[in-house]
Amino acid sequence: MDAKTLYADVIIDVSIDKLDRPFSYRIPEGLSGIICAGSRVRIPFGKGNTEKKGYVTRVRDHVDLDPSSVKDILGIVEGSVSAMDTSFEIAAYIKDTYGGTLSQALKVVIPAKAKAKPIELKTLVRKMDREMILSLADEAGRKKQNAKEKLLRALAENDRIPNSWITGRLRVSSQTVVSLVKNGVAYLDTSHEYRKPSISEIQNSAPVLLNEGQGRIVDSICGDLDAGKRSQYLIHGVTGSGKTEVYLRLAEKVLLMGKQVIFLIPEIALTYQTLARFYAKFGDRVSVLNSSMTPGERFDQCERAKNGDIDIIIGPRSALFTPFPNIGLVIMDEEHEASYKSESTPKYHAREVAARICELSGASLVMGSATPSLESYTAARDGKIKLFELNERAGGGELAKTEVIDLRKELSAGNRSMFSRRLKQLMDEKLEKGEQVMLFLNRRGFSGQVSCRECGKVIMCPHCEVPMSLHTGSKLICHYCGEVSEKPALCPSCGSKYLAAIKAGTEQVEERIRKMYPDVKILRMDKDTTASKGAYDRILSAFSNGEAQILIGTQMIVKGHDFPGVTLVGILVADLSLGVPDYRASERTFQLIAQAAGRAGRGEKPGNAIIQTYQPDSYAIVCAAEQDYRKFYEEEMAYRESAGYPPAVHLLAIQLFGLDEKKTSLLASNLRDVIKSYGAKKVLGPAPANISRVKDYYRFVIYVKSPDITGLTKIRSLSEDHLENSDMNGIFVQFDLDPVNQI
DNA sequence: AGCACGCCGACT
DNA sequence: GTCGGCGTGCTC
Repeated sequence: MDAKTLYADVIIDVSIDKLDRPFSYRIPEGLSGIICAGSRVRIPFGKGNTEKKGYVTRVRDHVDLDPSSVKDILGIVEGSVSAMDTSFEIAAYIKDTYGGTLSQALKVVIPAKAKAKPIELKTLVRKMDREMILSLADEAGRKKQNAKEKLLRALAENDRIPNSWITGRLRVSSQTVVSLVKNGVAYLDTSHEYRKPSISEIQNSAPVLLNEGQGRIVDSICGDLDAGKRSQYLIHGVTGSGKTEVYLRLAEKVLLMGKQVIFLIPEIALTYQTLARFYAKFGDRVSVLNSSMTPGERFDQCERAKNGDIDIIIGPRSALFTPFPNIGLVIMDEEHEASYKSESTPKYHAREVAARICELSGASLVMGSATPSLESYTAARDGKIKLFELNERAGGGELAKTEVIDLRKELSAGNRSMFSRRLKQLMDEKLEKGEQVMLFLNRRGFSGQVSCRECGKVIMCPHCEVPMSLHTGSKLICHYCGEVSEKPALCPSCGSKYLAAIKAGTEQVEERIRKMYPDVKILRMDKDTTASKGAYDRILSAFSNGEAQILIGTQMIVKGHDFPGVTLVGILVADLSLGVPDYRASERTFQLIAQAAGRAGRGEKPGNAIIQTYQPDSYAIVCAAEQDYRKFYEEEMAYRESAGYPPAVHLLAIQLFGLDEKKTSLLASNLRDVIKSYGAKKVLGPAPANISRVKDYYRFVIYVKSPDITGLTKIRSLSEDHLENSDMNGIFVQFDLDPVNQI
């Protein structure tokens, strides 16, 4: 046999971002056939050929560079299954399912150290006395060794200097530190000092008694755990039914078994209330991951998890990859939330990856939601996961009394304002009684776009195919690329002076409310008012403390916050989110209305919810008003089945974007033909994306449908290979399996 | 990360 | 000149 030399692409050490790319090595004859993608290998690296460990990302029969500069793989790393190996398996799963390269997948799975060098965790400790150090500093000063002098003087004043100070404030490089250590002036203390996220106000709450429904769930899952059964569970519990208490009990149980717990929450709903309860119960065995943390801080949390310093991690999607030695339970709260799906390649869904991680590590998965995703509820219906229902509020409070108001009737009755007579009447009542009101405007897609009353022209962003939004009277802002311009005085198309914002955004709502109730304190919460760091929490806690009586906001205000003082929730135009061209429009509308309505009457006083809509007969609105999830599920699932959308089928979205519209479109058509030649039956497009241009890039989409997921992953990987061998001309391609937002 | 290379000031 | 510190850039 003619044994052609094989080469392997090896990723050295993904936690150093400078080396985060594959290096090619020759596979020695004795190892060919044994080494494959995923093998852990020993390789010589760098000038000194120091031995490093790495992962083979792929094997191929040629290299792109001079073969004489390619070194040989030393051998395979022998050893037991380490935490790193399951990480690799997860990475491989993510790559196979969602596409992208293996190093992209590894980047998701393994916490990168980013810029932080390991010495950053170290402290430089003085070994000599102050005088000695000072004289050395003088000497360094005479030699114009500025860096050394600076460091020595600092060391004379402090006997311990954290490395972050040295590289940060003193601006002295690690080289200087090394030479001081070599000369015996100081030594590096490697005892790790972790940056702990601040835990403020640990409140100790009295032990809560479980009601019958909660007790049943806890007993059932604990029974499975005791029996050594690992499984998947979905808790469908109405808002306020006490899911958090169930999570706490389960976490406690798993901790007692000596295993660790990952608690996932949607990015936006990092509710202080939930955190406080975990801290109160588990103290410093808990750690939190959040989006405002630096990569270094995140890395520290991972180290703490690896070393067994913590047992519970609470965080968004990325917390799933916390390297615990023995995961026993993954909890996914608000399982239906879109933020569980990654928006950048690889576009993985935390729910599916969590299931895989649990499978590999023998852990159980508990998901909870008041409005489960169709995916999970279908899996429960098919018996793949166990379903629990919690139909009563834990505190005994009652669900809000819900009324649907037909806005068309308001209009024909001569009411042209954005508040129906009934809503106005209830607002008067509640404000009179000193109770709180929440007004919710689902303004997705409409944020005060400006149009001409004469010719109908809408002012668009010059770089994106989206309308500009009017802010604070005269500024136009594009919410996709941030383009800012002044609102023109005359219509750029016909010269008319009747240019005005057409749709009511939260700002307009606030304006009207101020006119209606000049003495009432109002808070507004949307993308603009929460732009600064911490504004989100500030507004919510201000409202929670009763500093305002009315809270106006977008989606943000309906996610999981308890406001006991709120007795009225008004949804201004419930069908606004029904109009978007997305197969999930109904699902999202149902979820938003159901969650918004669930905000009213969380305290002792009964609540009201008013749903204003132009489409009072739409099943999403009717079912949400009745808080009837089951009915909604049946209707929506029937639609997905007849129209061929997930979860009835699987959907692969392929997005192509490029600066040249023609070339991009051409490549898209070409790709479509190639995909058809692979045997794909249902291929749609290419069509311009919903938003056909963003930041000057034209976007085209191809959809491929298939009942089984493997058919699609095969098509995706064949397409990736095809594209790798074709001239891309500056066109980018992204794959999205079962997209959460239709592109 | 670690190691070489090359620039720059100081000293025999 | 040469030595040694220290920033920069490359490593298959």
